Amino acid sequence: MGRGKAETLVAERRTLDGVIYNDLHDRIVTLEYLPGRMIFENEIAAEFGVSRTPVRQAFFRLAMADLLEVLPQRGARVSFLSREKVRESQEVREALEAISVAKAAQKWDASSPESQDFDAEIDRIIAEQTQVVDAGNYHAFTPLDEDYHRAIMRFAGNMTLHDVVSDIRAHLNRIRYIELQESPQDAGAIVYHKQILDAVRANDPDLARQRMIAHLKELEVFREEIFSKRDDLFV
Amino acid sequence: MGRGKAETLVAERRTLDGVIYNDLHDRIVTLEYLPGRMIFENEIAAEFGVSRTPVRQAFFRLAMADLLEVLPQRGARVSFLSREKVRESQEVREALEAISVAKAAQKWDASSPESQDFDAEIDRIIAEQTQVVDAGNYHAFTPLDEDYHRAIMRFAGNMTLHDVVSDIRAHLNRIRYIELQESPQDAGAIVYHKQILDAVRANDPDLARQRMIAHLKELEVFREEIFSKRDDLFV
DNA sequence: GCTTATACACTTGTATCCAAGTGTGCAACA
DNA sequence: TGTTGCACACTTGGATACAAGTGTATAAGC
Repeated sequence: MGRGKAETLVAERRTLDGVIYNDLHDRIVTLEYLPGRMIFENEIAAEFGVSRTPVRQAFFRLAMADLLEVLPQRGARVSFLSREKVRESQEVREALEAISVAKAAQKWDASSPESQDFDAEIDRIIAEQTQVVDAGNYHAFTPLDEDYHRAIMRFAGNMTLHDVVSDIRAHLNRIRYIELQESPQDAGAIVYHKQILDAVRANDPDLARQRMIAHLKELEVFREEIFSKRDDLFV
Repeated sequence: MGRGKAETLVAERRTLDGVIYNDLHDRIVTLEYLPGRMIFENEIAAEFGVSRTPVRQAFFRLAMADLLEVLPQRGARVSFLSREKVRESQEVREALEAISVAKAAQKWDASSPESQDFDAEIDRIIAEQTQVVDAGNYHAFTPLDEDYHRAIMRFAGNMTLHDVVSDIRAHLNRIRYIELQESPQDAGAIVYHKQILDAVRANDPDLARQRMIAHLKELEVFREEIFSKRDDLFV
């Protein structure tokens, strides 16, 4: 599950299939590989200068994440988006982000070192977000958004939850990247990020949950428009 | 994700790694393979009479599900249980089962064919559960419990949610199997199952959610006891 | 006896090889 | 012209071969 990001200190195990998986994952989510495109083990193996074996592993993982469809003896197809999958993913994400932020708000204690660490980290993340949005560097926002939500889950003390959301997000991020092509605008998210944080610091789980849900629902505003405008990308 | 169970009609694609994965998955969850046990690709390959290739795939999937730890050049270790992992899994499961049953309760409409189908299926499942518990066949209950929860999620219209819970459940089921060794008792679950269903049929999402959470929390009652009694199985 | 160097058996990571299934295009034929 | 049969190029599934890392037991040296 998840790409793991491998934030480990030393002795990071770097296997070829991991490298290839991360790379292909990005290509699919950022729409460099469009839905429906066929890719082949030989092709990718040649590109990376490796044998088919690690490529096979990577394909396998991508298939499990529903980003690739392996058609036996025919090749692998980058999976299409679907309204259903997007709706289901959104529902799952909302439920998990909601309990995550509620637990964070419940746990918050300005005098505890753990809260202070969280405080420093989340402020740093928001500062970076502000910076890239000001600079109009919209492509850099998505990873920072992930950092924000991960920081909350870590503070809430449930990384299993993060791993699950991380997998789910891939399908929502693909939509996100379509939107960015159409009309880039992320400034609004930062406002929500700050408001959510205020609720956490006020030890108000219900308000935090409420604002988190509102934040996530904001992402749905343009979706119907995307569905019809880019229906070539959907099943 | 998940084992997928492959309930497809015809042309079921049955690859070797899938067979091996399912088998090993069961062995680990049912504690036939105890936490800490080392297993090796060669060993399993010989047992199934296949090469290391499909076994590797299966190991890989198990590692992603956090059921196996692959130690480079040393072998693979069946992962230990941990209080943390169990707690986190429980939290995730509660959140997802809660929205699942709430959506089901919201959707319920006695006059719709879909509701009637669901009705028939869920009654059949509960009848089977009653039967195996009456017969004292405790080992057969867990899969039927999974059927119950899956049926609700299917009716709620979110199988992504089911796939996620399915992965998460493995870690909770391992604890469950320990409990079954200590003191088998599942009759209580059926009562909850019926009460939850009543709330769904009453179109009462909040009550359904509440009862589902109570049902799931019931599973936690003996857990501390298990932790201390079988601490050889935990990290 | 105790420490240290080292050979070796055993593991996984990767590459290569063989088997079997799929779709396409061309040729034979009605 | 339209249809059918079939060879072939290309794909993935699985088996085998090779490379490289790890832990242990043994032997050498003090």
